[in-house]
Amino acid sequence: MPELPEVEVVRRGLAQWVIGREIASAEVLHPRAIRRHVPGADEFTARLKGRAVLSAERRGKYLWLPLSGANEALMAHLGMSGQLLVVPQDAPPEKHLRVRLRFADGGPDLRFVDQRTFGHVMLSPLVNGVPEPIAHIAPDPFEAAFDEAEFTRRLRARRTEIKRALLDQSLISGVGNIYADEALWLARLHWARPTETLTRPKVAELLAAVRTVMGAALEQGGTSFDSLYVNVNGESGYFERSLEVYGRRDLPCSRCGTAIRREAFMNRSSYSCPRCQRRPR
DNA sequence: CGATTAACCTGTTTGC
DNA sequence: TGCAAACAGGTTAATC
Repeated sequence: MPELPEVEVVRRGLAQWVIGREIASAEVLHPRAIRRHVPGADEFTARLKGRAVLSAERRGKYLWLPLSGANEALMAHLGMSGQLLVVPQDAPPEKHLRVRLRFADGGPDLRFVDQRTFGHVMLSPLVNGVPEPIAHIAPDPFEAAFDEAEFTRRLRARRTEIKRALLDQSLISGVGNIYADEALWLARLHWARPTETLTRPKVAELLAAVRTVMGAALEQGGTSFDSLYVNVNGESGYFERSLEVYGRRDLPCSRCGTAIRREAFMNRSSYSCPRCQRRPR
């Protein structure tokens, strides 16, 4: 479940259901799910056994569970189709079950299910409270560590299009294709607008739009078009009905009535209003 | 150095 | 109806 609001929904579910519990065993059912855990599956499972989950953390689209016994965490990225599900021990294995954690209390499992296998889990040391592999990721706009002045300076120094910059996790994390389009619509910016032409106030407006859109999505449990995007209990969020442009090709813009357009962008799609979001010349 | 593209997967939808 | 192409919310490694 990709972008920040959906990942935060999962984090909250993990906080509710797995904090304080001791891992009895781990099972890797597909090696690709732990491809970034260099020591391999056997070492992964051996190192998890007997550890307790201390908390549930997130930065951008990354999640991690700090563990007892050493300064390290079980980190996860959901990729395009990953799910972390809390399900009864005796529930049948999901079709795309990749990693399974059982707990010493006999309560529900934590299962990593991932159809497309772009997601992954791994164990990694914590450096200043953040998993070492994601040290290069910028803070997300809901973190206290997010530095707005620094973000503005770096964004305006870029020589690229604004949407590319929004999707660059080393500049600002947590924003993906849906919320980039939604925030650009709210700020009345075309995705191809050169970053160096944005004034400081316009950047501030865009950042406020990012926070508004993702905050509203979070309140509704995230965006779900199908059963791939669910919380730890398998339930979908309701933000799809609040989307203004994403997936709304040929439907009227709620501000001006003009038909929303879809354009190819970076091997994917960009949705925008031709009237509210004028293409830069 | 920064910017851009190709590649990694499976399943579903679209168009001929 | 069948089949192939296009498409799906992400990141990384490689190339320019």
